[in-house]
Amino acid sequence: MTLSEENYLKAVYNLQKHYKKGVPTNAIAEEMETKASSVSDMIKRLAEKELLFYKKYQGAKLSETGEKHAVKVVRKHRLWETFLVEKLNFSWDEVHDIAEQLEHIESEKLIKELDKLLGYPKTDPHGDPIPDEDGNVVKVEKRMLAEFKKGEQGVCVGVNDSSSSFLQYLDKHQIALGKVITVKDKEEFDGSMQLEVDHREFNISNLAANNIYLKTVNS
Amino acid sequence: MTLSEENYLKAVYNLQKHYKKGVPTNAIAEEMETKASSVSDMIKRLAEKELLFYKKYQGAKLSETGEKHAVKVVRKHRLWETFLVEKLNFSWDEVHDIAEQLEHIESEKLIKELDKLLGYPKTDPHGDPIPDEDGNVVKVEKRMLAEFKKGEQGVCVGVNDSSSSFLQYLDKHQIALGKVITVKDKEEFDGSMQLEVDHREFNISNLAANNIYLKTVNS
DNA sequence: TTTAATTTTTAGACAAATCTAAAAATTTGT
DNA sequence: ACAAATTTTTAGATTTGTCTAAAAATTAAA
Repeated sequence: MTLSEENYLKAVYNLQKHYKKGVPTNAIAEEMETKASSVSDMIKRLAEKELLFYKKYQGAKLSETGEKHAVKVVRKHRLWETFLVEKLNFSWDEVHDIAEQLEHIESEKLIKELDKLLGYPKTDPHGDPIPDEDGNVVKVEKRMLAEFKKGEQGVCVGVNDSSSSFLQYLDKHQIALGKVITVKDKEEFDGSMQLEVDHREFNISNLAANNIYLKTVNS
Repeated sequence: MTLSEENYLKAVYNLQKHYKKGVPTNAIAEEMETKASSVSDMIKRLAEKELLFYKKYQGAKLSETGEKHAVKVVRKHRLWETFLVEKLNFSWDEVHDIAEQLEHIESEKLIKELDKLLGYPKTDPHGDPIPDEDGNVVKVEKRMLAEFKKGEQGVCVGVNDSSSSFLQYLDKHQIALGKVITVKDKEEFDGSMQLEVDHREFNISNLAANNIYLKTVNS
């Protein structure tokens, strides 16, 4: 399996969540920042190797083998991202490009030991689930912070309001993409919440909580 | 800089210790497990990029730029090897192939942080020196264990006698390539030595000490 | 439904890295 | 020193992955 093939598999894997039938050539081309003609060539080759199914003009769909391989790459990517943040003092937004390189390193033992070193994490710093050794991927849900119950925890993955006043508000409370947020308490009558971020506690309004999205692992 | 170019630079770097003039095409071919014709092509290309000097039939010699780059790769290789042994429970003889892959990952910060995580090690698990950030490489010396003084420490890098009886003797004392050996005491009259290996102490004869080679960093 | 717009594929070219086989240069041995 | 052996280079072919430009198929629109 070449580096390039692996990248195509990963691209199809990431895209086929959004395309129920087959993933269009152009979608892959955009994801990979390449030309449709190159994609056409490559998926034809991957189809010959039976890593995906492909009929002309019908897009691509991973085979079982292909999906298995793609999941392995995703597992490696997310473990490396976690390593970079947890052990090497990277912030969540610096790790993607490096993990993109590291995900292609071949060694079963390396990944097993890395997993162990990190304490078998369930999600990466962006809140995405880390597939286990057998390729099982836990589903993650993206929900509004306002819908969280007391005690629940999630990773910030987006905001609804991008006004600078709101972003400054987030900044003040050190809420940012990738931050782990825990709901310590929730007020019934106005929906305001007591949160914990980075070992600090503070209160936010229901309006604010309606503009923040968190990812959680379904347990 | 492509992966392949980087590998050639490293090969020339490793070989030019043994060739005072230029490194012969065949030597590079052997080191890289490739054909002389491929080497010929590649060093011509590297010479065009001014990473090395090359005159037909005269072999290759790294330029300053080329050497700088090669040293960086070596630094990465040795830091990764150390990481694998120190943090991921690899043994000294399992790490080379993986480090061979990891050494090509591009990220200044990654290497800086890795170095920090490992506590700025001076040598890798094989006793080879890790170049510092500016490319300075400490010299290492290979000496007979028998020449060591009390208190000195080194890494086992070879033996003189390959008879199975001697190898079994080494095995019994858990002396192996890559093992760190400390001289706890040395007997004047017969040259026998009290050693420490893996937190265990034991005594060996002068004859044995004359058949074991260790690497040390010159301080 | 027939034309227009879009998407996808094909054809042909190119660069990187490699190989085999043959030619050229160098080194060695007598 | 000159033939033989060795080393190195060249020439030509191959594979992988990419591109541009043009053709073909599909989808959308009037």
